[in-house]
Amino acid sequence: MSSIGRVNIQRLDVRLDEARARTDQLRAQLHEHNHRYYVLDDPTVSDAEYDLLFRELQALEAAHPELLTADSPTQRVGGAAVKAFAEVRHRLPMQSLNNAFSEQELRDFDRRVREGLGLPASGDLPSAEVEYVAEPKLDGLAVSLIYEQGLLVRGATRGDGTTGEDITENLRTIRRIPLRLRGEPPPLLEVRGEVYYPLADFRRLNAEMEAKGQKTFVNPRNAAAGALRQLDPKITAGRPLAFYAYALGVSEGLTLPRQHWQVLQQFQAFGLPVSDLIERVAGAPGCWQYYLAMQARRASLPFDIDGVVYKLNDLAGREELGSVSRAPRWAVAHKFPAEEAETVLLDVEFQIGRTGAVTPVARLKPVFVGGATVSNATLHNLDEVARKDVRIGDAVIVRRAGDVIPEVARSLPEKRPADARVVVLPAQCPVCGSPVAREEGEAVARCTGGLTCRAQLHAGLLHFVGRRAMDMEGYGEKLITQLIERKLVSSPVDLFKLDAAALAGLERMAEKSAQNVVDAATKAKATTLPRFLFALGIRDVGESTAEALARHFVSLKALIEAAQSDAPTAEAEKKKDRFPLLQAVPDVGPEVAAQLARWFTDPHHLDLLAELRAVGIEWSEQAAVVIEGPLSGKTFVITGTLPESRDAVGARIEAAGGKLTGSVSAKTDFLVAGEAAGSKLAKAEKLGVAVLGWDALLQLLEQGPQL
DNA sequence: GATCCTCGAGTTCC
DNA sequence: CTCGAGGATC
Repeated sequence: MSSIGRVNIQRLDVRLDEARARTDQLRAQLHEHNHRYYVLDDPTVSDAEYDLLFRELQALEAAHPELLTADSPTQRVGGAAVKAFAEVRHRLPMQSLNNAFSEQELRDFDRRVREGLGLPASGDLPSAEVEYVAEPKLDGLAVSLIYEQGLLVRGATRGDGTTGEDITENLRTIRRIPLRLRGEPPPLLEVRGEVYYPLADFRRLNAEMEAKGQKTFVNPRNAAAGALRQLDPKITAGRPLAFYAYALGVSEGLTLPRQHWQVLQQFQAFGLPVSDLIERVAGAPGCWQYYLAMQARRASLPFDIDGVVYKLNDLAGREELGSVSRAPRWAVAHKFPAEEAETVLLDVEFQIGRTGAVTPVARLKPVFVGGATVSNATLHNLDEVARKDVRIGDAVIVRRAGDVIPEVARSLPEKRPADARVVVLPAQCPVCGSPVAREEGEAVARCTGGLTCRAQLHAGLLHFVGRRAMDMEGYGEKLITQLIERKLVSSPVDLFKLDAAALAGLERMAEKSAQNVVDAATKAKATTLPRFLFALGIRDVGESTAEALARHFVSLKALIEAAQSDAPTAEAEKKKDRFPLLQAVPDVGPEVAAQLARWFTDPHHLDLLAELRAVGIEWSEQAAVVIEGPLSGKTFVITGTLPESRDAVGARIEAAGGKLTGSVSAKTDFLVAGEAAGSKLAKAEKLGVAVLGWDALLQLLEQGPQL
């Protein structure tokens, strides 16, 4: 060993091209050994032999820095630390999966797939089952790897599915992720997969941290997340993270196989690790068998899994099925039952939300379940409490729904102590003392105090300053509590009247932060109509309804006029015929219209609007003014199932200047009809309204109507 | 009237 | 993430 070491040192002064030849050779060898070791799990050299080759390459690269390449096996030790991760926009969104929790839900999934593909119902012939690829669902972090000309150029977290963080340097330290693909990779290949922390390594890590007196990680997933989020890749390099590839993202120049299974085989040919637990199965019965088998093997696997995933194998079929609201219709995650734990319900308290909703919250004896210690859990509403027959003092079973939000699953009445108390809805609001009312047929009870109730004001203000509403940075829960307590704020308007002097003196509020908060309020005055409408917190008006209202009415004035002139006239009129102006807005029905009419006829609210405008809140009503485009002046109605969501199609039409309405009339210019169009299509045909299919619409969007 | 889908509102822990 | 409820469709 030492003799070889000496030889290497002496070689440092050889001619450059000789060094180049040797580094190339070493890299090829090391890549091959890495692949055998980390991906195939079948090494042909000892660790010591590997080490020698590795150090020789390091020495050569140190002597000839010009020979250093980004894909060199020595470049996994971690590059320079960064201050923050850059944002990365995924070219193809990283969708989430719908969940199934039972055999029935699994069969429902299979049935929907069959319907979507136009296949007869399952059960007639065993050979007619749909083929799925079943794989274990690793409990790690989804990442996207971009390979250009076979070189790893970028790696990113999933983030919210649209935008993730650039963690290339950290991912480069993971041995199982090839820096260079083998074989003949295409010019562009995006590989998606899961980064996870192997269980044995995780236990070792926690033992070490405990020995050092440091805080341990609650579960491998958190450990993996912690390692990936290190700003200094050298720390990540010290953690033995692993990786499995499971899906193809964008690609260019790749001959697309017909089946997902073939994609996985191709991955392996490229040197990417693919789990050998992945199987092809037939129909719902095959999926179920796989689920049971994985459940049985779960405890002996070297990594954590929280369920299995089934994906339609046929890629053309996937195209046909498409996606519904961020999740593909051709795949489903079949989760293992959530971990449960027993504890004691110590008390039930009632929280007041921004609409006055009185929500019972369970105070629990802290218990460790699903990777976290739970001491609070929502009980949703009193119906729920009654249904589960939960009483204060009861032994209860707690679980983390979807492994996040804790919930009380059920009580254990057989262990009920004699002094257990039934949960009673308070007659008065625990915060302001106003009467609590529960409307006929409604599940929620509400505090009637309105904005005089501190709790409602607090929640309402938090909503108002929220990121999706007025987006006022620095206004957190603590600050708002103080502002209310000191009577500095009793309405959203007051937020814009605060000055630094008034704020100074609050807890954790020195000159600098006081000024920041005031600046944030000033900055927030320039907003948009949809944000403003959403911020007002009108019942049943969320982000999307606010958007629709702004689109339809363009100006606040027009909305107010519609809401006021729409006030109900004849009591006897059927509810659904009221508010015609408001109901002309898509997604606004009788209920939402009634809420709007009520809100905009209340003099207090009109005063509030005037004050907010007086204080300088403004938005451009121009952007929403009729867009001149190929479809200007044309009215559209959308019906049936289209390749894109209704909203997305509507947005396209409006972007081209078209107008959307909810129902077909003689004034409608075009009906866009997708699959399974119903009454609207019939009416359009009767009235002689032009009907567009998807392709015809796309053509129209491009060229405008031919006159 | 039943059913699917989407939206709104409330919530936990780190 | 969950539930409840509103809206659209069959």
